[in-house]
Amino acid sequence: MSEVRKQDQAAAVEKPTMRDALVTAAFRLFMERGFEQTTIDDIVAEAGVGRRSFFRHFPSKEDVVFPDHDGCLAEMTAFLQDADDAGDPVEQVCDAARLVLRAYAVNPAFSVQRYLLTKKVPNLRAHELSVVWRYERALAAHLRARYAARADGALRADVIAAAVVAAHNHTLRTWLRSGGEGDVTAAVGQALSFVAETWSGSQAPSAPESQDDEVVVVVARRGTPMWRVVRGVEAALDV
Amino acid sequence: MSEVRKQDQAAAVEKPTMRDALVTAAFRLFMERGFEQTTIDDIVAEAGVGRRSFFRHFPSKEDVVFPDHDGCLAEMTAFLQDADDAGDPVEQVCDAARLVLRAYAVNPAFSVQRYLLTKKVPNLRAHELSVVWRYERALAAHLRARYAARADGALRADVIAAAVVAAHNHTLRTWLRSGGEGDVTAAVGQALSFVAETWSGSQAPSAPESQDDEVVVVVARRGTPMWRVVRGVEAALDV
DNA sequence: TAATTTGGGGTACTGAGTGCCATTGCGAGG
DNA sequence: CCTCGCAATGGCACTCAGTACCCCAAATTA
Repeated sequence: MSEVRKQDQAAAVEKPTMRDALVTAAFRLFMERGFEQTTIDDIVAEAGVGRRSFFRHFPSKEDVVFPDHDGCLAEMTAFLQDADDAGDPVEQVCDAARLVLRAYAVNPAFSVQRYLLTKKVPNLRAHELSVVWRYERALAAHLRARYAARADGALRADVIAAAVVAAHNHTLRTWLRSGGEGDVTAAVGQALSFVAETWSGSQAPSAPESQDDEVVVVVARRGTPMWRVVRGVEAALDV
Repeated sequence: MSEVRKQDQAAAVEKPTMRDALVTAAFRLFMERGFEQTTIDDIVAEAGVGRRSFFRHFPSKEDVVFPDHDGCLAEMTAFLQDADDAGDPVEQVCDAARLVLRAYAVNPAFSVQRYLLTKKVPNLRAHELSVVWRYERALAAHLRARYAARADGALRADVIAAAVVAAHNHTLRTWLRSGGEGDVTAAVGQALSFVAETWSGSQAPSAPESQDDEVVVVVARRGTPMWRVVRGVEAALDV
């Protein structure tokens, strides 16, 4: 009942049993019959709690898939606030990104399950974008403050933040796609150094990578210029 | 019944009056009493159509705020597909971003209204992220094909695509915040050149064989809305 | 004129999310 | 021991987004 309190850095009040029970029950049902095929009533029945209690712990059905992103975001923000004003801001946001990575790497099985869900549920993908967007804004805000003296500081901050997030997510997704095998930390480190060295100092990037061949199925309306709709798809597919 | 096909680049069946009436009615009510305070019934009552017809043209309440993003995405993808394989890929995706900018600049008043809505409605902000994500994936897919020969091609593609989108959005938002004053095209051009100059010129051409190893199947019923096509495709692709 | 196709309307249903209130568990003070 | 908060939870009832199903009208075709 009381040994559940571990990650005290989450800066959130611990709801020892109920919250975890809901997450566990939700994931079991989501993996078993799919996200959209699972109702809130199914989850609360599986967890043995009342329906109203679900929304007391999670604002929406999607949020149960990202149960600790609030804590992680708070952790990242605190880290950036404590960052040395004399240090390299690009390196600092890269370290902040590594902090997020650690949250994923702590529980690979959970992260892979979540990846499989978000990959094929549009609702969850959209929700994940919102989550990632908050991280990116936090990084951009830090860079913006550090680049306040530059004329193009705000633009530079937004671009670097986006690049850091993209490099982080690219490597993370590759790792998740592999099922959580190998050393993510090292891979993300290489990817981040590729970004960091673009704006910080010397050069020497290059990370091993293999492109994946995919089968494309295009659905379009009869009588429409086919070549147009056909292109409109491969944009949407490449995850 | 046959002179209706005008803007063939939209690759969508023309719904002359009804669709536009719904968009106009929706925006009037959204600006007047807010997005969440407006129900679908309010919109269809204002437009003088049946409730069921709303969902025949828009998959969700949020989509009415981005009525032409499907056509714009198709246009951008077509542009990238027609791009010269010998040209600089970074410049090409920058031009593609300029294409999207043009869609915003065509109707500044509408774009500013939409910006004011998405700025303060979390639901709309999340939906906009999904829209932007599709553009970014289209750019990344093009870069990925062009960088197929590189070892770190996929990472580089994702990072550059994210940077281009960030630069585009940064400038666009600044312009929208100003109420649509000034020359966006020039401002975005500067921002994009900032990105292009950091990554351009270091490309390794070496033709990636082709993308013809993809299987393409086109099936649909006549009159299917564009969003339904796109969604059906994404479902079939597990994107 | 009857059958079919196409676009739109109407009704009823599912399910997410919310507000309100009753209940239960628990510590403090009488 | 009782009871007064007090916080957490459960139990409804409600709104509204989104969907399935059926109907209707106009246009087309046999």
